[in-house]
Amino acid sequence: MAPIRDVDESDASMRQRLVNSLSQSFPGSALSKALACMDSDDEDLKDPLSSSCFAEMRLEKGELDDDELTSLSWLQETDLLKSLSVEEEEIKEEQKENEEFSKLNGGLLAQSHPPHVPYNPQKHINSKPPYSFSCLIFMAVEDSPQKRLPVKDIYNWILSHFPYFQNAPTGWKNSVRHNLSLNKCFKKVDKEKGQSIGKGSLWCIDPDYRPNLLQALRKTPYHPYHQLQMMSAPSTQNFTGLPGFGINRPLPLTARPAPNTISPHLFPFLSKRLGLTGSTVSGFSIDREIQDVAHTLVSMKGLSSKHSSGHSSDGSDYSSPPSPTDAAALLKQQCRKASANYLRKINSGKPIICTINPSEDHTYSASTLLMEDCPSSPTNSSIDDEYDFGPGGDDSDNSADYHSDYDYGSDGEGDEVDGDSPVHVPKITKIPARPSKSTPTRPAATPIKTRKRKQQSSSRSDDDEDEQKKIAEGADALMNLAGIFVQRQEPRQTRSCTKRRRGNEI
DNA sequence: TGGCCTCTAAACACCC
DNA sequence: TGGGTGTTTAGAGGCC
Ligand SMILES: [Mg+2]
Repeated sequence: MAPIRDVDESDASMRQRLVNSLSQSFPGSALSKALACMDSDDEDLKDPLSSSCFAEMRLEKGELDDDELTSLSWLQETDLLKSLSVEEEEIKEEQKENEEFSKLNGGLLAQSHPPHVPYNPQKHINSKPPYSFSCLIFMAVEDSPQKRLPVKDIYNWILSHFPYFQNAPTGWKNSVRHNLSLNKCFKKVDKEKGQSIGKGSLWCIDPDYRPNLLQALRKTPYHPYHQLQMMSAPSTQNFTGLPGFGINRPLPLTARPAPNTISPHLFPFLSKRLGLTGSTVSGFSIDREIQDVAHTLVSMKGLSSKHSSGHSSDGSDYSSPPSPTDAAALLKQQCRKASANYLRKINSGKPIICTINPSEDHTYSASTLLMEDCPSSPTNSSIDDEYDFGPGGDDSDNSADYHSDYDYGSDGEGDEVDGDSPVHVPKITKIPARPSKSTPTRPAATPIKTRKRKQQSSSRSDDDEDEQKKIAEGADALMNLAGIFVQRQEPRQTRSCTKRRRGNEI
């Protein structure tokens, strides 16, 4: 696996450079302030949960809702209107490039989006989105208030956000269903727990695979050097669809959001929920992953935070955790530790090994690898619900730009998962859910099962030690999730070491 | 070259 | 009964 970043520049100095450049370009901006907080000695400020750029942005933005996001006044405030003429020219240019690209490909309609043009689904309606169906489904589900959708609403979400599909042959729906069914990342909500919605079931994201999907989404490229861009490399590309960013104001190099980040303008609800907005620069995405790791650690201890899947859709607990408040407090504490651990690591000058192997990031074998190499590896990541969007789940209703026809009637507030499987039981004890009546357990799942059984039977007498170890390992696992691999761990297996059969599509 | 990943198509069963 | 949904199989094409 090739390293994303050769640390010829320490993360600390890179961060400092970013702070400086941000301060110059956006004096007093939330982004620069949030980043500056990372360097603060104040432990509270270092707390990634309270000082994340998203939290800051949210505070500064004053809970801006979608209407405000799309209002003219907002546009004026952000000087966006001043750049309309520039943007129009860019659009024309992009359309021209699109047409040329289309001609080069024989003039067919269903062309993949040209890799050199930043993708805007509303503009490039003749270009096939650069997202895989898994990503599209993931975005659709994540963009729903209840994080669960019937297939019809997934269709609708895709249609409304990617007009390309309005004129596409209907086969794509088959692909969506195929993906839902075959992809382990997506699972049906049990009918007895999810409300009956007539035909079909609700679909949700398997929390075990959510990080994988996030990885997949982050790494969905639409231009060849997005990885470099993600790692603070210079870029001439503007970030598509993000008002106020990159269109009329040249962002400092290190502050350019990765092109595949989720635009808060196009996907306001989703961008907040996923926390991907401009977050792939330097430590931001890592903070996100720290949260995921910490959340996973809490889960592994049998805790359940309020906004994670500790409740079934009917609101009943199926784990026996401390109160949500306790869980949240512990979560915060562990995040601090994980964060401090991470900062220690990056400041220690030790090389950071990264992976860009997509297979190891978001495929079935990735889970295998994670399980093998890092028993406490993070598999669940819903902490963003708790901290990025507030415990009130106030984003659930006012920011979704797509609303389902259904009222799925769950308890809402980020009950991100159905609970049709014991998702909040620590992963090592989790027994894979169902599969469906007609779906035999795939052979590829057997090794994981075996490992789980082995781990389940291991002694738990040294709980405290184990927990400390888990926290440390969790921070390391964070690096894995963020695509960074800490040296302390055993070398990973290569992809060739894991045999997969077809059908593990992501 | 082979394996993997993704997409597409199609057949079929089930359910409302 | 028809249509929507879910599952499964098969194959093509691209990438590594
Ligand atoms: Mg599935």
